[in-house]
Amino acid sequence: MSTVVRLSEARKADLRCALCPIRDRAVCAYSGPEELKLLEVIKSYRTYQPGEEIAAMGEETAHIGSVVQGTVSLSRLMADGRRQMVGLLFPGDFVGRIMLPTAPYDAVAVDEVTLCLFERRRFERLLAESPDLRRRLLEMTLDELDAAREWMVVLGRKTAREKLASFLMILVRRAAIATGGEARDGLRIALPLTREAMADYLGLTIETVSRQIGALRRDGLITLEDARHLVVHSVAALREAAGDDA
Amino acid sequence: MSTVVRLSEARKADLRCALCPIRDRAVCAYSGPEELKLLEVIKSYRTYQPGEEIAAMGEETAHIGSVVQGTVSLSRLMADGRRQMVGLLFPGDFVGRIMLPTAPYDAVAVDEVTLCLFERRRFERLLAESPDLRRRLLEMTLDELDAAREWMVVLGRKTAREKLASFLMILVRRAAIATGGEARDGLRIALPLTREAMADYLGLTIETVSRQIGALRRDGLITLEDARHLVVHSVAALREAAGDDA
DNA sequence: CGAGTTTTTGAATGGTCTCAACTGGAGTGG
DNA sequence: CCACTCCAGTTGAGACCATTCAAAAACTCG
Repeated sequence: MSTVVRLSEARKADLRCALCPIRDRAVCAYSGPEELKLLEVIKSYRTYQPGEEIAAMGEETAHIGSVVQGTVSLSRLMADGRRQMVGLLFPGDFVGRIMLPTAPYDAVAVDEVTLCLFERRRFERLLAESPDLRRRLLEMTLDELDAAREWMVVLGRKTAREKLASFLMILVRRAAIATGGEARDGLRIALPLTREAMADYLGLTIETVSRQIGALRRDGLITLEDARHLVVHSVAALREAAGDDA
Repeated sequence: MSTVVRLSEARKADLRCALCPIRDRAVCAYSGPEELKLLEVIKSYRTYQPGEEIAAMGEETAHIGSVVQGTVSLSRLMADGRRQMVGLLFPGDFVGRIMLPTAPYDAVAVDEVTLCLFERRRFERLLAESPDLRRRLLEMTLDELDAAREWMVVLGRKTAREKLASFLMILVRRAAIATGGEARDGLRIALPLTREAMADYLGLTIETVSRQIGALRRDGLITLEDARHLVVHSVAALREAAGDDA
């Protein structure tokens, strides 16, 4: 989050908060028109290329903000090179740690990412005065905590096959929400992550990820169009394979 | 959290908020004297025996509150009996999910636990009016999120030996804070968890937990007084064994 | 087309789990 | 006081699942 590229006024007008695609889910979801105006003044957009670093663990971050488009990974790197992903942020999710000057993990753009950024200082000042922002931020943080704990079950107790199925189920749920409804069989899914990123997310090696995708394919649960696109034939069977029955 | 045992007025007086042992770290840490009075009126204490259920996943919780004394485990149970602990709460930590009617995981008293409880409705009403409570709660939730993510690295990427050492390091840090300073070699530590609970926390089996404790003992890092008490000979060596170097 | 990267596949190793038996301490009752 | 049970923890042997190392295949991009 070093330099912030400011868009032209024309482009900026296109991105009025009222027209924002994540208006209803981002930190600003509960903000009224007056607050939106304040946010509109201090916000700026920046686009990151796939693999580009958004924030590095331990370093100061001058900006925080929302994912408008794309996927952001949060991960931690061990001294010997082992990496564990600890979060995957989608449009609407909040990037950056409030109340701490430095980033607690590495944030990297998985695909092309657009962020709606606020200068940390200014945002925290606004936060101090806005119950709506605070309420939404608390809500989002609690949801993220639940998601993190849900994932701890996957990492600690599930088999490689269950891990893969669990990951695919996350994508299925997201795709279902995006297409506005129920998760239907025959759904086509784009994998935003490389095999390596999936391995880092699931606590596996790339080889095991590859093998388990192959196994799910051989068992008829999915079909691969190419390495990054697949079709889910039975959502029920995939959920079953994921090991949870809720 | 079904029925709440109200203490006698005499006992209650002993537990005035101003004298509370977790006054400086709990949700009420930033609350001024007026707010403390409000909290004092609606709070109640309850003690749980080791192994006693505090809240069950999926069920409504009428009360939420702070751990005053003891250790609380948060865990999730899979359909086939596999269990993963997703949090370990110590004095000062907050128990219960705000903004949701039902508990997202099982909460169990590990040892004898005393909670300072508030009726959920009343507390949330107070929360809506108190910036101090909200600020502290957000801060605590963010810290818990960081801790959960830290633990994801342990679950996803560490070996059994590293997992054990990581767990012991958590206890060492806590003990160091309690005795008010640096983590010194020769520190004596009480294990609040059974082998089974440790296994559920670490994503291992009890046998592996037992074997790894044995290995750390054989390697001279620790000495066992009995199954639940040990002495750490070299904190540096233990940290090394945990696989992190910060 | 050719170089580099990502993904898949194969074979062997090894760490953790499973199943089973044993140990030791706490509590109980004759 | 001793025999007994019960439970938590330990120890052992073998199986299995995921990893490691190695190589081939598929894809991307100049």
